[in-house]
Amino acid sequence: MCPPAMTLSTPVPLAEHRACPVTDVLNRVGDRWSVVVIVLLGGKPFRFNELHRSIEGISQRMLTRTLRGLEHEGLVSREVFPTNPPGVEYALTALGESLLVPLSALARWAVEHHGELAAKP
Amino acid sequence: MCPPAMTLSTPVPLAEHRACPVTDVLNRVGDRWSVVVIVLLGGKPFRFNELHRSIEGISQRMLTRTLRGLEHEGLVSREVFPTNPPGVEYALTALGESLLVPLSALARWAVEHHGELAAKP
DNA sequence: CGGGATCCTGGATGATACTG
DNA sequence: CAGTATCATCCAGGATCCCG
Repeated sequence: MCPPAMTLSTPVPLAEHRACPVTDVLNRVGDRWSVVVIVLLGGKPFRFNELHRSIEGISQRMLTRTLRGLEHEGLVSREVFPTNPPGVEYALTALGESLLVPLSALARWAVEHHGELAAKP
Repeated sequence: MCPPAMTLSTPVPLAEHRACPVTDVLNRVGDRWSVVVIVLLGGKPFRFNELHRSIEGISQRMLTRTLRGLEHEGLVSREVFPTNPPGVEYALTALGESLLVPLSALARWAVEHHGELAAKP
C-alpha cells in the first residue's frame, strides 16, 4: 500500500507505514470511543452530558479526551452557549460527516459478516 | 446505532456498545497491524518472514500474534508445507477478501482527506 | 524457517474527587 | 453543566533468548 489503491497486488515497500494515510486514520479513529462518538454526532448534535449518558461505559475523562481529539483533528466542532448554566454543543464538521460515509461501508460489512467471525469468549 | 444503519439519525440506545458489530470489528481489526497484514495479503499470499520483512517496525512476536488473531477470526488462512526447511504460507480467506472492500473505502477517504486532518506534532 | 516463552515498559483507560 | 486533576490499573507491544 498505501495510496492510492490499497486494494490489491501492490508489492508494498512500506518504508514508513506510520506515514500511510490509512494507518494514520486508523490510529486516530481506531480507538475505543471515537467511532461511537462520530456515529452519534452523525445523527444530531449532542451536549456533553447527553453524550455521556448515551454512551454506556465511557468515563467523563475519556469522553472529554475523545472529543478534544476529534475537535483537534477537525472532525468535530464545539460550540459554547453562555447560558445559565452554560451549555456546550458538539457536532460533526463537514469533514466528520464525510468520514461517516466510509465508516458506514465498514459498518455494513460488520453487520453482514458479524456472524461469520469466530465467536469471542 | 448500530445495525442496520449507523448512517445517521438513530437515537441509539447503546445498551451494549461492546456488542455492536461495528465496535466489535474495530476492536478486532483496529489494532496497529491487522489492517496492514490484511492489505498485504490482499495482494498475494505471504510467507512468515516475507511478511516480517515487508512490514517495517513489526516485531516477530506481534506478527505471530496478529496472524494468529486473524486466523482465529477466520480472516486469514494458514497453510504449512512440510518442505525442508518448512514453509508456512498465509493468505486471505474469502471473508478476509470481502473485508478488503470496505477497508478500501476507508482507505480512499484517508487518501483524499489526509491533508485536511490537523497535522500531528 | 517459523515460531514459543519470558520479562518489561509506556500509553490508554478507569475511578474518584474537586471546580468555575 | 462541563469539565480538570490525580492516582491506580491494565495490556498492547517491544526486546530477548530459545527451540524443532
